Amino acid sequence: MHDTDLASVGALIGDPSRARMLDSLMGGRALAAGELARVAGVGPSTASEHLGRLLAGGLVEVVAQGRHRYYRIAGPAVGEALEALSHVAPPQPVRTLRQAGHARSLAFARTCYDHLAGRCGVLLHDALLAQRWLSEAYDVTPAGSAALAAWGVDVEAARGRRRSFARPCLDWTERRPHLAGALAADVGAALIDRGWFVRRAADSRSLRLTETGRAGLRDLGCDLSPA
Amino acid sequence: MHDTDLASVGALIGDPSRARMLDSLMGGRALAAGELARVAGVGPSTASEHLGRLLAGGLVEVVAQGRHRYYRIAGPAVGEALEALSHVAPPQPVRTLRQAGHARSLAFARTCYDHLAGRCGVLLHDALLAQRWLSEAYDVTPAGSAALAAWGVDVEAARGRRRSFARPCLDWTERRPHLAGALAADVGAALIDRGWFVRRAADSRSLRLTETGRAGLRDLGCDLSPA
DNA sequence: CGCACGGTGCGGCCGCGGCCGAAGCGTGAC
DNA sequence: GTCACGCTTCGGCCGCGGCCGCACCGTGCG
Repeated sequence: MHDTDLASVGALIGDPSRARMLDSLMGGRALAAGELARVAGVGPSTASEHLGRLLAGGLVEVVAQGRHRYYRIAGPAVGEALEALSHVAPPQPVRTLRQAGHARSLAFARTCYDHLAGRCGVLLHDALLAQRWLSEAYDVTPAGSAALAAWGVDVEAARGRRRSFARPCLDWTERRPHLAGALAADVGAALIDRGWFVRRAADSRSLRLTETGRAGLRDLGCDLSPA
Repeated sequence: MHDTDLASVGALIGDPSRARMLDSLMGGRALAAGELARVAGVGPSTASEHLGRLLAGGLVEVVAQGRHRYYRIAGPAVGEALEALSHVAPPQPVRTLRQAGHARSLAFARTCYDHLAGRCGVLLHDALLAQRWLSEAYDVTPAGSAALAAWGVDVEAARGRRRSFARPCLDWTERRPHLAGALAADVGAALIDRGWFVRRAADSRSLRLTETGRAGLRDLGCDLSPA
C-alpha cells in the first residue's frame, strides 16, 4: 500500500490543482469531488484523477454518502505536514483586487488545518496566555479549564487524543505564534459553534468574525484595532 | 523573491533527484554540489540545475568555499517541513540486500534533520524522561541541566533560540516519540562530539553507535537488546 | 603559467503526467 | 420504470521539465 517516499508525496502536493484542493481541505471539513473540481479549476474527470492519486498516496480519505463522495485530509500527520510546508511557502503575490480582498480576510481570520490562525488566531493565543488560562509550558491551568468548559471544550478529552495537546505554531501572516494542537482544534470548533466566527464559504479557509466574536475577544482583552 | 506557494514548494520536493539531495542534506551538514550529484545519481549539470531551483525556492542556501560550493538546508522551518513530510511518507519497500542493511541501520540510529532518531533516538528520549532530566512538560530539570552541562550542552543557550525548545516527535520506524527541537539538536551534536555516535558517511543520515555510546546508553538505563 | 577540476549555462531530446471529451456506472428523484 | 445527476474510467493530445553533452568560467596546483 505504502510505496510513497519523500519524492512521491512531494509530487502529489506539487501539482497546482491538487495543491488548491488540499488547501481547501485544510479548512478541516470534507468536501465533495465536484466542489474540489471547482476550486481547482479543472473538469470533473481531471479532478477525479487527482483525487484518486491523493487517495492512493494516503493524503486524503473518502466517505461515500448518497451519490456524493466526500474527501477530507487523511489524518493529523498529513495536516501537520501541509501546515509545515506552508511555513516555507509564504503567500504568493497579489495580482487582482479580488485577490487582495481575499488575502486581507485570510490574514485576519482563517483556519490552519483545524485551528484558528491569522490576526485573530494570534490575539487569542496571546489572550489565553495573558489570562493565564494557559501556562508558559502550554498546559491548561485550573482557571483555564473552568473557562474553557464554559465554552464547551472538554480539556481532558483533548488531552487524551494521540496528537500534541497544545503548542505554539508560527503564523506566517502575523509572524507571531498562534495556538495549534488538539486543544486548539477543539477551541476553534467551539468558537465557531458559539458563533464567534462563521465560515465565509464551505470550501474556503477564510473566516468572518461576528459581532458576538468581536465582543468576546474584547472581553478577553484583545486589541482589535487595525495594525 | 518569494513567489513560492504550496504547489511550487511541493514540486521542488517532488522530484526524485531533488528529494534524494534534500534527504542527504537532512543529515544536517553542508554538502558540495558534486557529492549531491552523486547521491542523486545524475550528472553535474543536472544537479546544478536542481540546486539552482532549490536555492531559488528558498529550500537550501549555499556557501562558496574555494572551488567548491556547499549547500545546506536553508533553516529550521525547512527542516521541520521535510521532517513532517517524511512522517506521511513511510519508507519505501526494500528491493535489494544492500537496501535491507541500510534500512536496518537507519532504523537503529540516524539523524532526523538535526537530532537523533531511530531506536537509539527513542531510547534516549525515554531515558531522559526516566532519569527525570526532562519533566513531562519537556522542560529541563535542575538535575538534567547539570547532567547535560557535563555533556557540553548549554541548556540556556538552547532555550534562547527562536525555535521550539524540546518536544516529542513521532519516530516513523519505532512509532514511539524521540526528542526534537533546539535542545535535541544540541544533545545530538554533543553525543557525536563525545564519540557515542559516528556518521557512517558524510552524505548519509545513518549513524553508527560506538562502544563508548553503547556503554553510555547502558548507564542511562537503556535496554539495547534487539526488539 | 598552463592544466586539471568543480561548478554552471545552454541546446536539444524525450517521456511523464495533466487536461479534456465521451462513455459507463451507481444513486436518488419522480 | 425512466430520467437526471455525481462521479469515475478510458483514450488521446500536448506541453512542461528532467536529462545529457558540450562549452564556458573561476579556482587551485605544480
